[in-house]
Amino acid sequence: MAKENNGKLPQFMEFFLKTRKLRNSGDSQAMGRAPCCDKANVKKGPWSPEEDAKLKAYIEKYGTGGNWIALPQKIGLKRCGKSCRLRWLNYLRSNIKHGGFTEEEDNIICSLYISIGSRWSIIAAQLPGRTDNDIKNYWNTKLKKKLLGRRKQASARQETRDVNGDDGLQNLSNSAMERLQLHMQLQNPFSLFHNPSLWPKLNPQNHNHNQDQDALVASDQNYIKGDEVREISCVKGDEVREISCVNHNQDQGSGLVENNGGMHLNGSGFTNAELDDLLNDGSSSFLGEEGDGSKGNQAWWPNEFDAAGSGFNPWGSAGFVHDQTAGNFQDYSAIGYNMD
DNA sequence: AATCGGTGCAACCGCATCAAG
DNA sequence: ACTTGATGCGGTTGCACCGAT
Repeated sequence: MAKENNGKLPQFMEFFLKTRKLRNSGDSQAMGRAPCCDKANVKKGPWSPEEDAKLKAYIEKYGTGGNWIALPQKIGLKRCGKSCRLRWLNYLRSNIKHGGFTEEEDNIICSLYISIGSRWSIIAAQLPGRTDNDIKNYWNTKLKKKLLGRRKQASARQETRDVNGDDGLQNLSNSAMERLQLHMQLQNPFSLFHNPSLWPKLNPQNHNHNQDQDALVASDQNYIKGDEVREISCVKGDEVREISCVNHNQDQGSGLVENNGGMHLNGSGFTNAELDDLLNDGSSSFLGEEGDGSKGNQAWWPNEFDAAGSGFNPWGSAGFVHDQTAGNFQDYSAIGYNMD
């Protein structure tokens, strides 16, 4: 896809000049990482049907050979290896579904986004036939807007808070802000978050992905960041999938201490009514009447945010979310969420 | 009919991580 | 232990399309 460079040199020229300069300097360190391909000689932009056919036929016959970089040369495609990989994974693979997300899939995406954030590949692993790119696009273009309410009002709210000197929240990334808002919505005492019986439940009829033999299902994915270990366990061969976020706090003195305070989403969907409420601004205890973060005169973000002062990062070490039932704060970072 | 703005989505980019030597 | 290249991932871009004006 030809990108405009906003007055800068064309990308291939930048690449040429950069590499020539560095080569001439003989400074391999300054050279940094070599590009995966010669960008001047690779085609970019939309794939033609011929290119698709070549790539698909080759991979179906020989596989990737474990080397995407070398693949385009073998096939005779003037494409970057990464581009080939992306095309295959997001489009050419068999059993890929595009569009037409079901309510159940909406539920899963929402549940997981709220609990683990923008780990699209992990979320995609819960949705057979869906790609991370598809889910990401779907979230960014549709689901997010549904859940977070009207953008204009939100930006108006942001402006108001900017005027009020709410610097702390300004430091948040968009993703963190979105999750903060979602968390706040779910922290509402009327929300399902405080009613375990309403937590995402498994409907065996809807969740038996065994039927899809080629389903891409993650199994026991663990990922570690800092001192946290999070586990996403998906049991294939069983109708129940468990997605658990468990923190194994590292005790500096005595090794690992397990903290089972993590949120378990046994299953992955809201009920239709709940989803309706969340996605369609229904009755809605989740959003204020004006969709502006307030419920009547009461802001749904806690006043304590303001009290926390500037530089307050609700997802960091001070990652608190007000726990309305306990009347105190819940440290989400301490129960295994990476709130970066 | 032309223009404009919003939306959806394919594809690219850069960084982080992994793995082999 | 370190270096280097490949892979994976999330964020972002830009084009095509469509409806409103």
